[in-house]
Amino acid sequence: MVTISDVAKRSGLSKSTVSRVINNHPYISKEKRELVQKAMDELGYYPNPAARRLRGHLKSTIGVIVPRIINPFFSYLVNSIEQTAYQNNFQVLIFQSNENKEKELSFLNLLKTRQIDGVIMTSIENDAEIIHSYTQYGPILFCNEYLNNTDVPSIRVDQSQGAYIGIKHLIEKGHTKIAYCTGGLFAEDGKDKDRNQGYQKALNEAGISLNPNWIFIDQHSIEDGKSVLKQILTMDNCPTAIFTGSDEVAAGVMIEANDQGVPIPNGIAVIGFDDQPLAEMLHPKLTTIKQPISLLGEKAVEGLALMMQKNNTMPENIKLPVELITRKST
Amino acid sequence: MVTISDVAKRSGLSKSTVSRVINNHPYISKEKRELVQKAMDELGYYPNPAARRLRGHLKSTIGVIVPRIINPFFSYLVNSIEQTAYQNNFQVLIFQSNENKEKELSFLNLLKTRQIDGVIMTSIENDAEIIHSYTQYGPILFCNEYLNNTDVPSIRVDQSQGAYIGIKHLIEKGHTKIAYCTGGLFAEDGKDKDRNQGYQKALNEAGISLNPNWIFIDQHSIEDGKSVLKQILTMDNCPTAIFTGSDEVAAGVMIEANDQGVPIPNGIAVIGFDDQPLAEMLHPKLTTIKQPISLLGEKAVEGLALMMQKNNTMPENIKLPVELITRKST
DNA sequence: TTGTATGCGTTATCAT
DNA sequence: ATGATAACGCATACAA
Repeated sequence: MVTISDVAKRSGLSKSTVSRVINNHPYISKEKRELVQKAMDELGYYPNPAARRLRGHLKSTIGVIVPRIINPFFSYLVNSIEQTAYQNNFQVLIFQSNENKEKELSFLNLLKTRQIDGVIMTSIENDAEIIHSYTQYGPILFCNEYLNNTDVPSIRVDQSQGAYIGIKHLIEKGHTKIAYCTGGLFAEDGKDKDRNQGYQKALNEAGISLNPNWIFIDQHSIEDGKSVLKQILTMDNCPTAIFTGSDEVAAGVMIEANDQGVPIPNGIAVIGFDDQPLAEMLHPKLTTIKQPISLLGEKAVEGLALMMQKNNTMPENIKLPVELITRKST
Repeated sequence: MVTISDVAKRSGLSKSTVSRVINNHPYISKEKRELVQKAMDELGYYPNPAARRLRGHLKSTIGVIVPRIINPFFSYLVNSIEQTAYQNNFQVLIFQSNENKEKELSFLNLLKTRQIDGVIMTSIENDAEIIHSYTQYGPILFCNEYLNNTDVPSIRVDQSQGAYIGIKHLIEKGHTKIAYCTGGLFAEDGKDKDRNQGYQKALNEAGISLNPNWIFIDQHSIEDGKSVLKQILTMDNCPTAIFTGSDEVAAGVMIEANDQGVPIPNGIAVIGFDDQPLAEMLHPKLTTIKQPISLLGEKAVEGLALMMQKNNTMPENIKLPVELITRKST
């Protein structure tokens, strides 16, 4: 391995001078600078990041926690984060929490040991106090999530608005009996709560009262969606539209509807959330709420980079706008 | 930050002794060992990985190069790699080459600077000699790819067998006019070539001659699949079945067939490759070749771990078996 | 503008 | 079985 000493010898200068060239210090003569450059090129020198990190001044690795990378929403998010990180000369350490508290903590601990210099959390398993206690070891930024009563900054999508425009769209299509699926438990904090508020707001504005029988909590997968439609078909008073909260659940609903011979949108209207590629593959094509995933990833990396530069600077909390994509399922 | 010196002071022993305890050296009295343990616990001590790395003995980070993480095949593969790495106390640095030579090289360079201790390459952009030259800086393992005339080890799926059983299945269904899509260029090396061989073997065994008009190269996306079906429909002598080489391309073919009113499998039979979740969402459900993705990831991490332990030990090249999943599209 | 000396936290070598 | 010390590669305070 070629070190700074080798470069020093080769150029006939001292280690300090070489170091100054590497770090773009002022007050170096052009002459020596070129000498050093030449020696570095000839030797194929690269600074040793471990040494720099030990010395205390390297910040190059950001950690990303996702619940599961196979969820397309998160693989698109990671895609954007990785691209942006690359442009900013950061490395990305990836980590799946699998919705597991301890696994999440074990990753956060990399902050303690300085294996990562900052963390983007796209999901939250542990309690606010615990997460917050880790901010003493390095910057943490929430992406697509947030925690109340915490000064941990967050970059996210306006979920409330997303649910609002989705439900409103269904109402404008003449629906008043609207089922609602959420990934959360309807009571807790975070992004699911925001959606619930948008849902209720749209209902209120139209003077429609909420029917608790039509609320399905903790729905995530295609299988969940199938099950939702099955349950609905057994009801006496049956909703005519479903807000699914995710394209996967919507897909499940539609697949089951197909199997049961229920026409879409006339038998039942379906609206998704995300606008994944799959939305265009369903029959009929899925109306859905599009989230600006790429932008989400960019803003997250930029925000974290800011926090890593000057540890005190918190970026603004950002809420990105969503968009209704009208297709054939409503 | 609490260091080994702090622990030494607190326990009334020397740094050396503390270090020995940390590294499970023999020849330490139970008594002192417990003293050190106690001090470490009380202080909340963690060894500094940067220092260990600098000193030369930390190997904890593996790099993974994927072409694009949003491709479900690779997000499933990364999922498996991450899980296995976690179990083995490795961190995973993720990197997308975007099929770009220079980006790939920029990541391989992390091996030079010891930011990663080994690399799993799930795609190959640069020439064999270039890739090979990087093996002097650290272990490299191919996963789902390989290079001829190289001693870089490889964990992969038996692609030849995959194409073979797929084509054979179509032949058994009575088809003799079988179109063939490949992600590669039909001539080059690597996994696509293996598939081509399986394709030709199945044809040969059935005494069917290959029709060059029915070979579609460089096909990857849903859009590509749509285009393939359109082209086929314009042909005078029209194939009755398509081997697509990927579930995405198959999906494109089927979506277009639906739009054009071509029945599946009677108008045209379609077979995919991968067995992604999407295969079960299509109408009719897609017959496809299932790849053991999880196993692929596990074996890759285990193989690389072996190489990282003793730099000389090359794991065996492994070819994992594939499986035909028969559904309704054939 | 450049060089010398020191320390970051750890482990290996050499004593004891 | 334990301790003192040097060294890993780099960047900085201080000197010159």
